[in-house]
Amino acid sequence: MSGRGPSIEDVAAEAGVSVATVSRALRGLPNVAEATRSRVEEVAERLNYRADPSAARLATGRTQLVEIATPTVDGWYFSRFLAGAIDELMHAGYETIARPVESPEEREEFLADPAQLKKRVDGVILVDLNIPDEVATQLHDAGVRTVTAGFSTRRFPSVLIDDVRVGHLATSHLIELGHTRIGLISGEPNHPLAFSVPGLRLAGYSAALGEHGLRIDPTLEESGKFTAQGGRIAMERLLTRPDPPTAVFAMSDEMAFGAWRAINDAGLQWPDDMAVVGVDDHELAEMVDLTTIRLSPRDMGAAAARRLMELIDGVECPDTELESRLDVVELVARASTIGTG
Amino acid sequence: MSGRGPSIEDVAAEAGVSVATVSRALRGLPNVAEATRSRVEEVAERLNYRADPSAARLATGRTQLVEIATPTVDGWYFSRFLAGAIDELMHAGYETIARPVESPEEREEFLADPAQLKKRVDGVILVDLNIPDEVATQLHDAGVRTVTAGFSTRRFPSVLIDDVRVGHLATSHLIELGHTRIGLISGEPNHPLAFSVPGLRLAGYSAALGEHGLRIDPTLEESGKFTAQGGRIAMERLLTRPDPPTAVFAMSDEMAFGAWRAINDAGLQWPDDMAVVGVDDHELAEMVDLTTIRLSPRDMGAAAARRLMELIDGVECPDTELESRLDVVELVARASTIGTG
DNA sequence: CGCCGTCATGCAAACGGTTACATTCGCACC
DNA sequence: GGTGCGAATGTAACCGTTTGCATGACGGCG
Repeated sequence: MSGRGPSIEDVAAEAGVSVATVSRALRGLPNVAEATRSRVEEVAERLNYRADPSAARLATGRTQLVEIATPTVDGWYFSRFLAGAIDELMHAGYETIARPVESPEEREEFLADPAQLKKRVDGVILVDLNIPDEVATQLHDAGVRTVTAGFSTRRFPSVLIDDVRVGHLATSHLIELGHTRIGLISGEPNHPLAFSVPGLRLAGYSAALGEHGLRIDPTLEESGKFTAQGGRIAMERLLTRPDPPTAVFAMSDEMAFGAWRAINDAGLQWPDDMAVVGVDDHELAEMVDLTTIRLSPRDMGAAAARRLMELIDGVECPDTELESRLDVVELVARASTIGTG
Repeated sequence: MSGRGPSIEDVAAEAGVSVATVSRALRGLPNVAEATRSRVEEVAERLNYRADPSAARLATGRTQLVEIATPTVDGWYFSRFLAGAIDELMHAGYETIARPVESPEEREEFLADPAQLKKRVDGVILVDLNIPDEVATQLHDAGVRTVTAGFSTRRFPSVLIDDVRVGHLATSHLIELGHTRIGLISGEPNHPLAFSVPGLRLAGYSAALGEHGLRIDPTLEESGKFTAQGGRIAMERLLTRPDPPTAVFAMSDEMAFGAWRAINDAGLQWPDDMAVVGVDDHELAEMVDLTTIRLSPRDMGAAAARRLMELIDGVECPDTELESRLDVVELVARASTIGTG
């Protein structure tokens, strides 16, 4: 009922062979007579034998475990990233440990012990956790197989999207529609994890404005904390200015939803009174006709997982570039900018 | 760099004691001289020694690993459930394996091998996976510590919310506002996982109608598949009836958002033309002023995690009831039913 | 002063696999 | 008919802990 179940020795005895042969037969290794293999398999089946993963781990040093650290587990983006990665890992025989890292303190705690980490799992995916170069070096020296996503270090392969392009696409779209005063609803400027996404998107925004000879007004940037409520407040602030913008680039759809609410509350509507473009292509973006930059967090997660498995399998292509930039960024135009015409 | 690092023997040698003493000292067991303990600790620290979890698992039979199986990892509800459970487990020294189980086939695959499961992890939380009683028995007999959430079996403790009450609360609210023809946007009737939530909420809905002497019209039920798009289509169907309802109970906020869109598209608005109440209290419910039944998936996850840890620790209270029903269900009234007055 | 209980420590046997190396056997080849 | 080779199998060391039991020291008490 809660005993340990049959061991490999029981199977060996029952099948009349040695444990070594059982091990080889069951794992499909070569140099096992077909007759022996099938006999062993039959016995194992009959006894309902399963190799104990802990024992196998100890013997091989491989855990078949991967840990994924994300700022949260229940954010729109992160949960999809996780789903994509888990799917890929699962089909390759790995199990995935989900590890939320919500503050810098937790990050330190999590990364403080690379030696331990190395023993716990075969590899790690760090998502949007901007770690100092020195910590990356420690991890690397401890031999922790690592892939980063959403940021990059000098030491590990990373999976990125072109966040500068995200900002550029969104802003150019608005400029092409004739807007010249374009507001910005960005992330927490001094977010605890200080992740790089807002900075990069801001750079794209600035570049687009610059290319078209438009002046950059830093006071048109408001933080929306990447939440709907934050976006709402940010938009309220922008709307009550004496000189409000005619369009806004919100760095996430959720903030754009908040912005939508603020616009409505002011008795206005998009796109005529205020055009808005978001980022993500959240399922609900379509419901409010929000123009957005579609990302594919699932694909990112899957890509990161694949890269990590390469690393684990020891694919040491020196010519493989460290940074792989996914080309999944795409503008989805809807009525929040282009009207219903 | 990628070697195995110092073992307990190295520490023992360096500290001039036996491995047994090192093990005891480092784990804070009694009967270790204080002087010895601190010396061992100092040496371990200096050598940067960490006990290998795989070896510890093999020796103790405990993995400090818990697996949580949910229909998806990136749904609004499930990701929050996960977050709550992980948080609780993490602080108790467990790691959490996230395991999506998206189809009945995957469910079979996942549960086909209780013996294996038992060896892999210390316990399992099954969320909304309605499993046949016979499978539950197999799991139980294999000694897999299990807690179920969102459904219950005869064999394992379960964490539930009162879904009948959810339906009842939502429906009574509408009835009290004077509605007598109340539509229903429910889940997939023959969802692959056939989970029990829709049925229970339907029961609450029916009960409320019955109590007020209102007739139940089965044709007023449309499936919304628990997605926004599905909710939209469902509401479109209801609106194009010759005799549309004046109010609708949507079994999730996401479906309600879709319903909102359909109402808008028809040139109508809530609550006057159509009152709607959803379920979840999604972050965006507030943005569209949706009345809803607030659930607390995080709390559910945390509760399930705690219950599982009790089970693992062998708390065999025979008087503890198997089903613990969380009292977290609460109506949040907003303008989608009560107007802005 | 001897006896005994308590505390600190060590010894060695698990735990359940994997795998390098040795062994056996049959067979083809010269 | 030796000789050599490769395939199939066995032997046993090893992976790094935990833990039951034995041992030894020490102090109090009769």
